[in-house]
Parts: sequence; C-alpha cells; structure tokens
Amino acid sequence: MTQAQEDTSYDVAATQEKWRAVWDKLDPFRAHDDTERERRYALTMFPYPSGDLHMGHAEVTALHDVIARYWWQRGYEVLNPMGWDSFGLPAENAAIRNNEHPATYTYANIETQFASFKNYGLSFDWSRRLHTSDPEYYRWTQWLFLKFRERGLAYRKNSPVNWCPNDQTVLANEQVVDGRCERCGAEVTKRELTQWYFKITDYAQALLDDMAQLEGHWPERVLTAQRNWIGRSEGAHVVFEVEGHGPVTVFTTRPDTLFGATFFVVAADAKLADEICAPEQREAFDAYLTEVRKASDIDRLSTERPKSGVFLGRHAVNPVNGQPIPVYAADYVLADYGTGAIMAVPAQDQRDWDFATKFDLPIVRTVQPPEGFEASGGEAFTGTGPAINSANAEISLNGMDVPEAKSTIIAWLEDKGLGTGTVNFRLRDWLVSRQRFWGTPIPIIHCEKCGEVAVPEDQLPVVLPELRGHDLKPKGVSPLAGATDWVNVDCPSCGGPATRDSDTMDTFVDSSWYFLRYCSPHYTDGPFDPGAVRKWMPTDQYVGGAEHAVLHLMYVRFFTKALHDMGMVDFVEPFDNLMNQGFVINRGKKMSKSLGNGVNLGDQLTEFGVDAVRLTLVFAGPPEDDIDWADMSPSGSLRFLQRAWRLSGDVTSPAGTPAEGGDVALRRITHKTVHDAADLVEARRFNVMIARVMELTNATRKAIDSGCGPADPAVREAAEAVAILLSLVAPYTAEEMWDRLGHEPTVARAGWPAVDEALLVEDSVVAVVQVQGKVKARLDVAPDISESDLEAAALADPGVVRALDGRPVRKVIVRAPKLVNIVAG
RNA sequence: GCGCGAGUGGCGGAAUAGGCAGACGCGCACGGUUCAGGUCCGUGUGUCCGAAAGGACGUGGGGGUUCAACUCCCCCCUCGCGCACCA
Repeated sequence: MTQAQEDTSYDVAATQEKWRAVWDKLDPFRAHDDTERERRYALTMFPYPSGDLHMGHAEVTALHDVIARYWWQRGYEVLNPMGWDSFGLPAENAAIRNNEHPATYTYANIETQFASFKNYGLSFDWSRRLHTSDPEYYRWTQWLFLKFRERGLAYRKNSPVNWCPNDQTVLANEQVVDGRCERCGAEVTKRELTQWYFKITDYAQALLDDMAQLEGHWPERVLTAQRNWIGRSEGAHVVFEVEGHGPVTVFTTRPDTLFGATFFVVAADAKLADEICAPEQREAFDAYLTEVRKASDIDRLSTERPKSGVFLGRHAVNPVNGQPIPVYAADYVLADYGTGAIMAVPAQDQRDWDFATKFDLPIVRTVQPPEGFEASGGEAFTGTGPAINSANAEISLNGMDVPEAKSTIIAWLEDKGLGTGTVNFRLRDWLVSRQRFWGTPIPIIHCEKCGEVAVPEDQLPVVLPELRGHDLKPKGVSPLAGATDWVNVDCPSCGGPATRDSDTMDTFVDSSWYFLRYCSPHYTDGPFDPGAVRKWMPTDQYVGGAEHAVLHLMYVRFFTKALHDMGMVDFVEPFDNLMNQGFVINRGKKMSKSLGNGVNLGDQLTEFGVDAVRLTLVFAGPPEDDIDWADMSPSGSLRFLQRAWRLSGDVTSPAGTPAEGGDVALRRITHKTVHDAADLVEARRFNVMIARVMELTNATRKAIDSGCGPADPAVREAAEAVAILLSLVAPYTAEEMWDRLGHEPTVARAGWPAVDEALLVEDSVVAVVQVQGKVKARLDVAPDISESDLEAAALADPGVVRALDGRPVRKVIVRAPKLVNIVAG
C-alpha cells in the first residue's frame, strides 16, 4: 500500500490475521470457575453443523457478543461458551448420498464453522467447546433419559403418531407445522406406533405458572406462543351413560350449558366410536371411518369444511334431565384432546350448531342472548347472559350468570358423582423416539422375559455402531435395527437373549441440557458438576431465534423443572433473560436457494472485513427486527470504522496523559457518551449505542481539525473511549486503535472508562419557546433558571414578540429549564 | 375466528413518567482535495408555497383528552407472527 493510503485506511485482512494470533495467545475470555468477580453467563443457541456459517449465525453471534464483551469490560467474569448441536438428519442424509459415516460430514463441518467463528472475532471460551454427538456428551443424555424414566417422566405407549414419509421417522407435535414436516415440508401422515414419550404434560401448569418470573424478561410473543400451545382450559368432566356401552366421560368448558346438550359426538377415529357403534350402523360407520382416514391433516385444517358424521345407533342419557340424546361419530371431534367425546350444545357452540343444522337435531337455548340477537339471524350464542331452560326437580340454574351457573352445576355434579370440575390442556406429551441413526441411542434393552430393561449406568454410553452409506437408508424402522451385532445383547437383568432399543432420541433432547454441561464440560461423575452449576446458572442472557418458541424454548423449561424436582438443580427456569434476534433477509424475502437471493457470509467478510459486517448487523436496527441485507451498507460501516481508526493516528499526546485540564466541551461529550452507552447496552439498544459512538467520533474529528487540536488530552481521552466502545462490536478495529494509541492488547479487557459525574452536568441548556405550541425561539439559559426568569426571557424574545403580533398573552406554561409555551388570546 | 406485535422522509431507523419529530447512517445533490476516484473533506437534503426572510402542512385513517400527542383514550384500515373444528 502507498504512503497516502496508509494514512487514511488500514489493511483489513492483515489486521485480522495479526490480532487473531495475539488473542489466541492471550486467551482473554476464559471463564474461571474460581473468581472474586461477580459472574455472568451469556449464552447463544449453538449451531447445527451443516456447511459453513451463514448470515443468520453472523447476526445472532454479533448481537450476543456485544453483551458478553460489555460484561467483561464492566468487570464481570463472563461464561460465554459455544458448541455444536451435532446430531441430526442432514448429516445422515449426506452420509447416505456419499456412502460414508455421518460423523465424517459432521466433524468436518464443525471444524469449518470453528475456524469461521475464530475469524469472526467472538469472545467465546473455547475451552468449554462441546458436541452433542460425542460419546462423552451423549452418555449423559442417556443417563438423564434413564433418570427421567425412573421418575415416570419417560415412558412408552402405543398411540397414533405423526409420521414423516420423506424422513421416514415420527415427529413431535411441535415439529408438525400446518400439517407438514417442519424440516422437509412433506405432508405428515398418522401411524399407530409404540414410541417413547417425555411426560411434559405433568409440568403443564408449572410451565404456565413460572412464566410469572419470565414476564418482562422474555419476549411477550414467546410467552404468548407457549401459553397458546399449552392451551389451558377450565371446565368439567361430565359422565354420560351410553346405552349398550356404559358410562362415557366428556370434557366441556361450558358445564353450565348441560341442559342444552341435545346430542353427543365421539371422535370417529377414537377406539370409543368403534366400541359404541351398534351392529346395524356398523357398515355406515366403517365407510365413514375410511373416508375420515383418507382425509389428510391438511384437508382437516381447511377452515370452512362442512360438518360430516354418522349416527352410531345408540343414545346417551343427559345426566341432568334424563333425556336420551343420539350419539354420532364425527371428525370435528379430536380423538386426542379431552376424552375424545363431547356433549354437543348447538345453541351455544357454532360447530355443534353447524352439525345440528345439517343433521336436523334439536337446539335448545340455555343462555339468554341479548335483545335482537335472534332477529339478526343469530346462530350459536357464545357470549354471556342469564341461564334459561336449565332446571330439573333438584336444581335450577335459571337466571344465573355464566360463572355462577358453572360453579353451581359443577357442585351438583360432584355431589351426585356425575362429574367433576377439571382443567384440560392442549399440550401433549413429547414424543422423543426417532427412527434414524444419527442421534443419541435410547439406552433400553428389550428382553422377552424381563420386558424393558434400563442399560446399567456403568455400561453407558451405548455407543452408535459403525454404520455408513447404504446401511443408513430409511426403511421405516431405525437403521440401528439392522445392525445385528449391535442390537443383539444379553439381557442385563436375566442374561438371556435380548435386543437393544433401536430408536434414537429427538435431537431436541440433546439441546435441552447443554447449557448445564457448559458449566463443567469435562466433568465425568455426572451430566454436570452441581457446584459449577450453582456458580453460573441460571443463564443471565440467552440469545437465539424465536422459531423455537414452542420447541427448544419449552423443552429446556421442562427439563429444568424436572431436574429441579429431582434435586439436581435449585432453580426452575434456566434463562433469566431471552432475546430473539430477527432474520437476515434479502430483497424482502427469506434467503433461499430456490429464490437465488442468498447472501454468502464469506464473500461479505472478504469484501468488507469482519468488523464492517458485524457493525452493519448490529447497527441495522433493534435486534429483534429482521434485517434486509439489500437495505444495508457494509461499505458505509467500513468507512465509519476507518474514520474512527484515523482518530487513533492523529492523537499526539503520549499514552497515560491525564485528561483533566483537556478541552471541556469534548470531555463532556466523551463522558456523556460513555455513560449513555452503558444504559443503551443494558437496554439492548445496540443500534442507538453505535449512533452515539458515531457522534463522539464526529465530535473528536472536529476537535482535532478545527477545535482544540490533536495534542489536547481530551482528544486522547475521546479516542480511547471510541476504541473501548467499539471493542463491543468491531474488535479488530478497536484493537488496532488501542495499539496505535500506545496500549498493550487487549482493548477487550481494558475496562469500561470511568465516568466523571461532574462532566455530565451541563452549564447551559437550550430552552425552547413555543407560541401556540409552535417553536418560535431557542434560548441559552442556566440549568437552574427560575420559572419566572425563564418566562420573562421568553416573553422578551424578539421572535416571540413578532409571533404574538400584539395579541394578549392568555396563559404561559413554563417547564424550566427546557420549555415555555405561550398561549395567545 | 382468537391471541400477540408493528405502521415515522427516497431507504434502515432515532425521539414515549406527553414537551424541539426525523438523532445516527445509507442514498442523493453541490463544492473542495486528487494525475485519477468505488478515496477523503465540506455544505445541503420531510413535503408544499417563496429569490429570501418566512409561512403552511406533516408520524397508516377518523375522532377525543391536553397549553402541548409519534407518545394517552375510542373507532377503523393495513402488514407481520403465533394458535386454530382444542369442546
């Protein structure tokens, strides 16, 4: 580079290489378990190793790093670990394609991403690196599975499950989005299978209740999504006697409308329907059931779907009035919600109304709709009003409002043994088995004699066998089932012939406890060292995508509560604060291969440098907003960084020069900026923080060129503040500045500049004078000016006099020292 | 349908215990530096009227409270997200 260029810009690539080596040697971000400092735990969601890092990783880690680096500067001991969520389907599919072992693909990509993370200049403590596919990690995933099973939290059951025909595996409810596989988009079908589940439903209420401590610290939309997903509803179980069958319980949220139950519906695909069906209706029912089974979930999801069903040839008896009501099978009732059967109250429920209308069933109002409701073509009335037509010989609800009617009827039902008040949840247990190879093997052995037998702890981990390529092709059962040497074992209990469970765990199990492992990643006596966890947990700040709202972010909460109840941790929520970053999109759309609008991170880094890309991502807007890369200007970011860097070369006072006695105006700006920057980082308003650093940079430039000059100690103070503030976002530039300012590396641990409170107090402020709410004058006044002095000064101002134009002053509002508003007559 | 969130210049976005709308940056325009400019420096940049001084209008739309509203209240529109035949 020429001499001229050297003065105005630095070589980005060379700078990155230089400081990367220095940082490797200094290792400035290692979190020490034993420390006198206050601790902070900063965590960002670990990546899945598919290919190299992309713009999304660049964004989330850049945002996250601002917080971690800020905490270091503020004097905390910061745990900021990183690892890989390295089990999963893409590796398996790649292995099948290339006839190799999934580990080959996985660990090659991990090394690629590791190198990219290092280049990206993040403050991770790499000594704590972990991979969930390492046997020393999944050993403990298996161990936890067995602990869950001991507590009854892991169990096996036969049930209809979501099946992805493309990936040839089952899916959890959370992984089915609009009837399609979350991962590959294939239409999900139902299968009846025996599978492992985690009993997350035991924690439905706790998951709701403990949101109280997350309120205000987690994004509202995540909490709302979880609340909706858990779907708590209060109501009652009511028992109906069904002729030729016996008692059948229904769940209802409106027990107060029981007198209006004029028919009864059972989910067509529930066993119950088959059991109730009378012989003469058998043929019709079977035909209907075939129809229902043919309809995919996608069809069922369409909203304006006409009601369908078939009479089962039986009647149920309404317990409050002894009325026989016909029993239907229909697909608008779901087999796996509530009890799979409902009492239908057409007058008070639109779905029941539609069904009743279609099948010509009676409709009895039990809640009085408001005046004019019927006249305006009212159908089901779901609002509140006084109960009507709701009395038998023993009890009358008539005239009661809805809540009172509910509690009255529940008390009566309970008294009669006909029902109970109850709470129902939409949340289902978490299906954790997967029929795939590249996951944590389920540590269970099936023995003909002994049944399910846990693999003894001292035999963990159950290590995956060496399968590759074609052995891994999906066959509808786990590829592990084909590994005969691996599958066939002696029963640990009786020594007889037995087989290993050939399913692996959902990879969300792996990621449900990794944050605990980071506290003591090399611990060998358990999944984590309880002492280390006590020191670091709960995590102070978690950063990651909101797409995990009802997946990962709910599973980690469940795991933490389960571990708490096992006495393994002493907290019930893992993450004190959560931040969801937005997506990086391009030209208004999500980046995708098919749209051809992908932006390659590596290309951007080569063209503009790490710091400019990081700065662009952090400065773009609020962290939670999407960033359209097409609207961004990484070249503008680079320009700013060079401008800031140039300050460091212009300072002529020697390092260590005290700032006292330097230019006061500049010092005020410096101290105010440093002070405000702390607040802005705390409030996660990084984009505004950067704007303030830009202002400080501009002010310093002016001071050098046309103010106090480069030798003034205030200029050094300002340039050093810029370097330290920039170290949160642009570590290479900041380090280079720090070096040129005559300091030893690393600026990242230089410490937050001390703020002189005296310099935060202004010696004059601008008071705005409005006439009729419009600004007519600005006055330089003392900060402690009295109201009367300020009013007098305002009224004397020539601009104000002109604006008043002789009109009488009717009223003057004075807010000293900032504002005067004059109301003219 | 229910729930949550958001609408501010050409663009990304600032500003809410109600008090200067448009910080900071991008883009654009003009000027300077330069052999050159994809560099750097300076000036300007919400809209409309005006040569200027100045004035009018202006935060999705409509109403309201107030000396004062991007901010608070009511109604509506649009967009995004979540759940969705969940009894």
